[in-house]
Parts: sequence; C-alpha cells; structure tokens
Amino acid sequence: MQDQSEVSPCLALDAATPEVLGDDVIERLRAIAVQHGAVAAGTRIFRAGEPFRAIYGVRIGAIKAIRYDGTGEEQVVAFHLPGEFFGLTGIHSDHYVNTTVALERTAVCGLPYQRLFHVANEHPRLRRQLMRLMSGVILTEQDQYAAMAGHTADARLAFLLLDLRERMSRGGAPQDRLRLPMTRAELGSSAGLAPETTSRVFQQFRRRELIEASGRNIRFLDLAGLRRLAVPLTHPGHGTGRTTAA
Amino acid sequence: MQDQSEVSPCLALDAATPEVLGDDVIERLRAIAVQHGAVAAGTRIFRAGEPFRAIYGVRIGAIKAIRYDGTGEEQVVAFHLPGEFFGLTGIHSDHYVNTTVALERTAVCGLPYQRLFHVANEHPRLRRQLMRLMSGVILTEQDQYAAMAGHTADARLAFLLLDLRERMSRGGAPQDRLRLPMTRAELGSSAGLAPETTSRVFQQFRRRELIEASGRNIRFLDLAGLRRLAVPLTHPGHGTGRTTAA
DNA sequence: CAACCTTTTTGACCTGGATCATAAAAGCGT
DNA sequence: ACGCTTTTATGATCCAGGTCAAAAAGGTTG
Repeated sequence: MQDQSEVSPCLALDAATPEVLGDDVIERLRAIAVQHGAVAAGTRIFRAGEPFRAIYGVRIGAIKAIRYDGTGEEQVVAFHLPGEFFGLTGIHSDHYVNTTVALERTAVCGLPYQRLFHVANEHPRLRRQLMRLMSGVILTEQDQYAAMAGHTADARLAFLLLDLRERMSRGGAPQDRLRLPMTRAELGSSAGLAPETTSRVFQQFRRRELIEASGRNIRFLDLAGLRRLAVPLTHPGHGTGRTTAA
Repeated sequence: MQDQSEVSPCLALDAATPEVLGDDVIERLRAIAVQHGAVAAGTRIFRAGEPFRAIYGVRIGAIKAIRYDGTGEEQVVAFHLPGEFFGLTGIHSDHYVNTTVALERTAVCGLPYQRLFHVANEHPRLRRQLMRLMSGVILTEQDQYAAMAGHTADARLAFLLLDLRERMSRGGAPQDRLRLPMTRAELGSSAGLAPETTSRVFQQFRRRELIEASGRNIRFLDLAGLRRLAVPLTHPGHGTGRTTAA
C-alpha cells in the first residue's frame, strides 16, 4: 500500500478510491490524466491569473500555494502533499487564483477539467466522489482557519505539525518522524507568523521535549503533549479523510 | 431583481442561476426544497455532530457557523447571508461539523442531499453549477484565511466590512449602508479579535471618517480609504460571484 | 416606564509576537 | 572541500492587541 504514489497517483480521489470508483472509472481517469515529470524545487506549476484548465494532484513532493499580498510580500495559503489535489478554486473563477510552486523535487499530474467533467457525466460514482473531495477541501480550509484565528503561536504551530504529520503519513509513512518540505518562513507564513517566531517556538518545543528537530527533520517525542497544546479540532463523529486545495 | 429572496431563494445556486440552470431544473429543485418558516434569533439550524441530511440556503436573515474551542469558548467560523449556502462540509463527513445559529429572524430552506444528487444525476447543468458553487466556497474560505493571517486588526475588520457590504448588496440592497446582523463580539471572533479590539477599531474608523456607525448600523463614508486599509485580494482576471459554507 | 440584561465603549495595564540586527548553520554548486 | 547563498537561531526592543475592570448605552419584558 505504500506504492500508492506509483500506481494511481492522481486517481486517489480523496483517499478511498480504488474500491469506491471501480476499475473502469480508474481506467478512464488514467486515460485523461496528464502525467508531468518531476520538476525541481522552485518550479511554478501555475500562476495566479492564468486561465483555468486542469486540477492537479500531487504524486510525489510538495506544493505551496501562495498569494502576493499588496506589498509584494509572499503569503502562503496552503501546502499540498502527495495524494492531495489543488487548483480547485479555478473551477469557480475560470482562472487560477493562487500561484503554486514546488517546494522540493515534485511530480504532479493534471486532470483537464472539461474531460474530467465528461467522464463524470457517465459515472455517478465519480460525481459523488468529486463532491466529497470538494467538501473535504472546504472542511480542511475551515479547520485551518479555526485553528489559526485567535490562538497563540504555540497552538498554531502545534496544530500545523500534527496536521502535516497526519497528511504525510497517509501513504503509510513513518508516523513519528517527519521531513518538512518547507522552510520555517513558509511554515510561519501559512500560520500568519514571522519566521523568527516560528524558529523560537520550535526551540521551545525542543526544550519542552515535545519534538526533536534538526533542520527540517522532525521527530515527535510527545504527541499527547503537542495535542494538548494545539487547538483541538472537535470534529464530532468519525475520523475522516483529508484533502487540500489551491 | 430585488425580489430574488422571494422568488427562487434556495435556488440561487451561486448567483447566476435562472438562465444557467433552465426552468425545468429550477422546478425540480423547488420540488425537493424544504422551505422552513422564519425562526427567531438564536435558533439553531443544526448542531455539530448531527448526521448530515441536507445543505441549506439562506433566504432571509443571517446565520453564523460556530465551533466550540476546547474551553467551551465559541468561535465564529463563518457568516452566511441571503443567497448563500451552508452545511456543505457535511457531504464529506456525513456529519455537520459546525453548529449553525440564526443571528436574527431568519428563514432557510433545505435541499436534502440525496435528492439533490438525484436531480443532478439527470441534469449536467446542475452538476456543473454545484461544482462551481463548491469551488466558490473554497475560494471564499481561502480569501478569508489570507485576509486574516498575519494582518492587523484594522486590515481584518476593513476587509470584513467590505466583504459583508458586498455580500449584503447582492440582491440589490443599498450599497452605502449596512445593518450588521451580528454583535461586535461575533464579528471580532470571526476575525480572531477580542470584542474590545473590535469596538476600538470601529471608533478609529469613525474618527478617520471611514464609516459612520451607530450600533449595528453602518454607513460607508470613504470606501477607497477602507479598501486601502483592507488586505487587497489580488484576484486576477474578472469579478466573480461569491458564496459561503458551514 | 422601570428594572433588567445584553451589548458597546473606554481606560489602564501587560504580554505575545513583530521587528531589527547579527551571528551561526546548513545547503549547494563547482 | 571551499566559498557563497539561503536558512535558522538568538538577543534586544517595541508596540498591537489581549485582558481586566467598569461605566454607559441599548433593548426587552413585565
């Protein structure tokens, strides 16, 4: 189950796909998917304002979605990890609204929206899955918002780390270690914090022995402690899958 | 065009509906829509954790979507105004994740999701519109997030006021006046600010003669000034409709 | 209209995090 | 391995905004 990124990278529409969608649909999707080769860190996938053509899935690597805030300052809106989709806001606007950039060596695949829509026209299962996918993105976005608004730097970063941990370990990765694909500055920006603050909070976490961190390599020492710190997302009911969007 | 809230309240799927969807679809939707009578301020529409049944549209009034943050403190996640839909996150989770409460005398209508989906099965137009709707919600959510993260109280509230103004005037309402349906505390909470701060910023806006405000009644005196203050949402390309979600 | 309760405003104070500055590490390309 | 650039860490300072407290408006209900 760990070769997920090899087998049906783009097709992991919201985690539980193979069984849910059926082989025929998977085949159709595979046919329309545009597999892009791996690109180097710093490569832009698309730029805000470009006409919307396709939604993208991350196969390997990581993506940041950014906006340029007035002064030209870069503001990170979201990160996208393997198995997640981005560019979805283009559906509404006919243009991409964020610029997306590879954080490391990254491979994405594109699902041209018109074609995707046509396939969906013939497959109710896929339609339902698409709705679920988008709903999940809204949920993620709201969680993020709720976790940031009116909370301390500690809480925000604890939340972010736990969130990244969970999303990274989706394809069966080690659960106690984590290699961050982004800089402290980028991580901070996504939480509305200055890079210096991010760095200091990391130190604090180390001192408290919540994590071990050398550079971008994190080891979780005390998950319970981190969770206590982080904003508790009181998602009632069951555990659910996750998604993201640009 | 101002009796929109009377004619096809629920059906205004993402603003541009009548022409886009066609009369037959409208008729079908009208048939499945559950029109709820107006409820008093403070009435809960649904509670976090309840099983997901329907998505809701606001006909008249206003809704707040809230979460209870650890300590039991209420945190406002979003406001929903006439013409907007909420409860969409339930699609993914099978449960509502926010609690939604009427802020004033409010009428909503419910679109039972299964039925909605069935109608959509027969109408590609509606499918497309639903995708657009959800994409728009993601966009709104991201805008909000970007506008709040790492910006001053002034900027956040200026943004919020302009946003509310725009959304309120959707059905052809006066563009220079605004009756806020929420308290300062609620407005602040949605921006991650303390009520006192919200109040003080309002005073500051008054002194600067950006707005005139007596209680919940706002008059915009200097839109350009407010916009200069607010976080500029560099949405490239065209102007687009708006939406919201719970 | 009076008593009551909620919301808003204002003041005083204090702290979390931004900012500025600089040093120490890491990466990284050659 | 060696510079060079980018990233991270840490210290000092400052201020926006949170918190506590209390008064002043508003609204609501009997």
